[in-house]
Amino acid sequence: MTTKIQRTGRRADTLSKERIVEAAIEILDSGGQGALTFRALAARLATGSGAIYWHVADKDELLAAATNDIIARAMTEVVDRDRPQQAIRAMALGVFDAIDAHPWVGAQLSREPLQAAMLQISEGIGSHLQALGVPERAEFDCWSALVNYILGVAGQNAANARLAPREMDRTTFLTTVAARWRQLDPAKYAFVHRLATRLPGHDDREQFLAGIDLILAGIATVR
Amino acid sequence: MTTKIQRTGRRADTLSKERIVEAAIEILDSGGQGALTFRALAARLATGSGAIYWHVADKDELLAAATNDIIARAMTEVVDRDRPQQAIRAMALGVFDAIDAHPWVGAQLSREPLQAAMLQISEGIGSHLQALGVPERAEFDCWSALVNYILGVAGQNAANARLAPREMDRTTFLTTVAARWRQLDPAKYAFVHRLATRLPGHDDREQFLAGIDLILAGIATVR
DNA sequence: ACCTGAACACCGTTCAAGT
DNA sequence: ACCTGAACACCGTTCAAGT
Repeated sequence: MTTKIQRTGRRADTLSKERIVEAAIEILDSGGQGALTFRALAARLATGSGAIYWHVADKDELLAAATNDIIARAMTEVVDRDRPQQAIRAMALGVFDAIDAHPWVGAQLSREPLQAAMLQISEGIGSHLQALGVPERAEFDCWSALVNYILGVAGQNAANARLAPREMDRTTFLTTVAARWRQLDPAKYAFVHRLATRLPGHDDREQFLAGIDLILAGIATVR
Repeated sequence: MTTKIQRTGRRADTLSKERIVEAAIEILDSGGQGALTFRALAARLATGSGAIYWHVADKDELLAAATNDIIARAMTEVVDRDRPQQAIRAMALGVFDAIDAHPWVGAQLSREPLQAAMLQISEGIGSHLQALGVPERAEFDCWSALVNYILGVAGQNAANARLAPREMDRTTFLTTVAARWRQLDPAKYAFVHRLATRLPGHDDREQFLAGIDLILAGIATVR
């Protein structure tokens, strides 16, 4: 799966939660969810598997820490915009791109709710709702709609990444999926047949943004 | 959900995929994701663990089949409405309620995309978009926004169910979460602090519907 | 054709023992 | 205080052997 080249020097470095999380992210990025085991992690860090437990409670905490890391990085990189719609779009895109680069984050985000990563996203999105002129009474609903939409896309993207064969490029993959949809009974699945024609040509990122804009348009009506 | 009374006679019944899936659902409902093992399943069916593999390829297929079952049942129960908005709300609520009753389905839906369960939801939601007067060009985006929102909520609900201690009731749990949010730096997490005041009192189902309505309002603007 | 259940490979986690 | 690595309990999956 990954190249087995051992780290060169500094294996005498002290272990730390940061180093462990960093190594975990590398393993997740190159090998996916399944590749992250305490044995693989220990091997990469040139230590015993038990040593990791001195710094990290268990696998759940490790995955949460890795997820928080990626999201925190993504949110920091987002450039501030003047107009609140633009700011919300930018934050949403930041999350989208982070998950695109690290698909395993998508699966993780909808596993642990109310945690640091989710809070950062919530704050990033929510803080601009006031500026949009959303009345207090509707803030909660608008926030929830945006964040849940983002999480839904995140989860689907992660699942897609897990499903699509490595070698196959996107369009070929989507064409295959569309072909399978066309084999469904057209009487029962008329709409899915319509989707099938649009599927191969579509751009995930653009469609993601279109959804954000749709929700923003809805939010504009309660203003 | 289900009563834990052991099936009485007929354990001499032939094994079948239906019986296996049915037993799997019972285990998932009463014990959650973690409780479903091939050993537990074999014990409940009074057979060897290997026997299950004669009818089901692997655990993924089993989980997918169980998920499809629940969603198919939910979609069948939805009463048809005249007005397309009402129909979409009804379908969305059908999915929401099904996941509320079987939280593990929420986690599963965002794991396997483009499968039977997802297709049923897509068709159910999408088929009414035309009736709403959505132009063809926007159909894809509107469908995607609605379905991704539903999946996002599904995932969060599943995660919440996993997190909330059994004994604790909802309000107490949400109050605890809100209290934790209030400990965050108010300068960095001003919006989250605002959320905290609303969290304990809110109704998941109502909020879910509010999100659907928000997206429908957005969809109305592209009509 | 279908079922049984031991065996295999692998995992997260623990812990006595080391430094 | 921190690390080592064998050991434990448990899992999905396989498969020779049965009916």
